[in-house]
Amino acid sequence: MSDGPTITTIAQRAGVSIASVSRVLNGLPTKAETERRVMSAARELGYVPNSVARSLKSRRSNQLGFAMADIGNPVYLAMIREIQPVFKAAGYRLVLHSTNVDAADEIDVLRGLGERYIDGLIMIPLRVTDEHLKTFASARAPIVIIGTVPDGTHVDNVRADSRRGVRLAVEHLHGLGRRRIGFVNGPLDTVPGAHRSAGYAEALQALGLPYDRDLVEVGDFYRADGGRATARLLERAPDLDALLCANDLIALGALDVLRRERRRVPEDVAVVGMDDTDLATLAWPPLTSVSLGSAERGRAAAELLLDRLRHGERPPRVVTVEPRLVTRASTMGEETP
Amino acid sequence: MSDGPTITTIAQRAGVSIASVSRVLNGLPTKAETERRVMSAARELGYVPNSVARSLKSRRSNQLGFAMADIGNPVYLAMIREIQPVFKAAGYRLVLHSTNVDAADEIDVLRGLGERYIDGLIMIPLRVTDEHLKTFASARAPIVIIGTVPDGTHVDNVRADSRRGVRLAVEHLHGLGRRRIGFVNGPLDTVPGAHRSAGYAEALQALGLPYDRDLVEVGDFYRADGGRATARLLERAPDLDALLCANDLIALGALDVLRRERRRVPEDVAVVGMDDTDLATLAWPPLTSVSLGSAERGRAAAELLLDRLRHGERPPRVVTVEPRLVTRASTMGEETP
DNA sequence: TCCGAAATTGTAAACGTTTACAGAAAGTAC
DNA sequence: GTACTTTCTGTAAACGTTTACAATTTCGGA
Repeated sequence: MSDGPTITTIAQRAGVSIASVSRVLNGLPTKAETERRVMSAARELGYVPNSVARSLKSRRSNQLGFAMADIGNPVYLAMIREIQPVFKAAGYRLVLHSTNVDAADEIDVLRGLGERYIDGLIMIPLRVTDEHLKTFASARAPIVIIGTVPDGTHVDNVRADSRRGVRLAVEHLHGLGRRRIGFVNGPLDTVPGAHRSAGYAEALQALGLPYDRDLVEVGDFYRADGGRATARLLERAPDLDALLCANDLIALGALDVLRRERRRVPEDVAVVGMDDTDLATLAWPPLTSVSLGSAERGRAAAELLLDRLRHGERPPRVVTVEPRLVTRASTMGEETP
Repeated sequence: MSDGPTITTIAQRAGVSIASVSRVLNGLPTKAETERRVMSAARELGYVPNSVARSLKSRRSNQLGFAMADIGNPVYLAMIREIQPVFKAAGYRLVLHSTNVDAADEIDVLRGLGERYIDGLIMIPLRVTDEHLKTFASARAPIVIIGTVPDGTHVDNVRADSRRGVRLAVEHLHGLGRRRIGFVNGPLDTVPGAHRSAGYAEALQALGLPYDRDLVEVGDFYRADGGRATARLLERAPDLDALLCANDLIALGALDVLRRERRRVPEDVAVVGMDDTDLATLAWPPLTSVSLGSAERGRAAAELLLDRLRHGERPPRVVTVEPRLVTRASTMGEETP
């Protein structure tokens, strides 16, 4: 654990200058004899180049960041699983930031770009404040945002069309003959919460169904909250025959409560989740869920970031991933692959 | 995205030397007037200190690494969730390495310690080779290994007592009157695979049950493999009345197959998983599982690492986390909290 | 007003690399 | 052997900090 050898150590042992050592190690042309001596000195000393010094000189850290609210959320996990190998293949390490659903924390991470320890960042802000927008603009390194930002924001952006996703779900339920479709949403001041809310209203209207406030309940994006919200909803609207949940975790909470209340799924109440995480296949009954393409969004974000790093200035891009309904037993009574 | 200001820029604008700027920014004693001018120059310029330069000087990167086989595994996820906040609170960033179950990749990460981009590392090697042991010894920064290493290895180590964990499970099943207890294990050349295998044999012997090779099957540590292995087992030993699975993913695969084969759980076959991940509560029926304290192990590892960073040389420690059986409907027919 | 001590500041070196530039060595052609 | 070109090497500066040390300023007391 003593201080490791540096190019100076190698230079001394090989009897050459540090410049020559550096050139040999970087594969620049050198006399065969010099190369031989440097290489063997390096090997004998167990030399490993100091990446910090290298970064200082090259102004590149070879690290990229990923910032999300909470690593526990399977959606983010699915993204990391896509992002990590893409970064790795491009020679970047992954620095993870969990911001605990804290906007100030997010701003900190953005500011941190100035510290130059990462060359770029993928971020999923739950809420997008003015402060966020300002910081995007003045950021000192490329950023890709996953999640819809206001049109015209000067930043690479990957979006899920969750409004359309909600529509797919509502149409599916309507097609199955359900008319009293409850909706358990997440907080309305979050980006996904707001979009899903809008999508729900739109879908009802398109289908000619009335918007009944008693059929809508809001909680947090977690299982326990989902359960509590569902319980409230069942009390207010005992006649509901379907439940659309703003994500899979909420849907699991809903399933817990429906089971406790002895309502059969899907016979009495059909349930649809969103995100189509691994949880959907684990739930019982397996959960029909709207895939918002988490994996694709992760990959797209990683590739946008790498592209931006390679090609510098170019107008920001917006990639929208199309939603897809994956039907399973929680609405169809029988699993379809 | 232009080059940001440095202390030199600030020094010019404030009309002082870079040393003074540095002192002000680090809170060393300075004349009030100087401090005022430096601070306002820094604020106006939007100065953010360059952490790479700082690291070069201080020889500390303020980053710590976590290396595991595959981020998708919920056990590792549970660990990350504990590790990340502990690191963050201590002022360290988290660098994630997913080694794809590849020993060479793991060695690479260990070698990477020499690059000095992390000040320490927590690693979960699936297999511990001689190469690993050699690299532990010559590592240029502190390491904590999660997973049992040979006694006497000079490295901080956090262990789960999975042998005892397996015993708990077998005794539980035996106590329920099951006598034909199948065992779906992971690869025997992995650390957990080997220990679980030993534990299974021990437990049978302690209970006076015969070891029947037909009751043991090996696959990989994933859901699909678990399913396939279970199918093979059912064919060879159709009379088995219990199934012990080496982790929860395998157990989920087993539940899939048992359902397909119309065997009731737990009436016909009682099923036990290991690791007690979130999956256990999601499965249907909810899965009895042996908790190997993933969260505790993660936290313990993080604290060992921080302690080592703070106190330098001290004999390596071994922390062993006790297993705990969490019974649920897959063995008891009814959930107990 | 001056002296010495204390407080503050500036200069310069260092951390470990990469790289522009100039100088040395080697090779070529006569 | 000389002159010229080509190839290789070493010196030194730079990246953005921190910090030892010396130089300067400030201040209290006479």
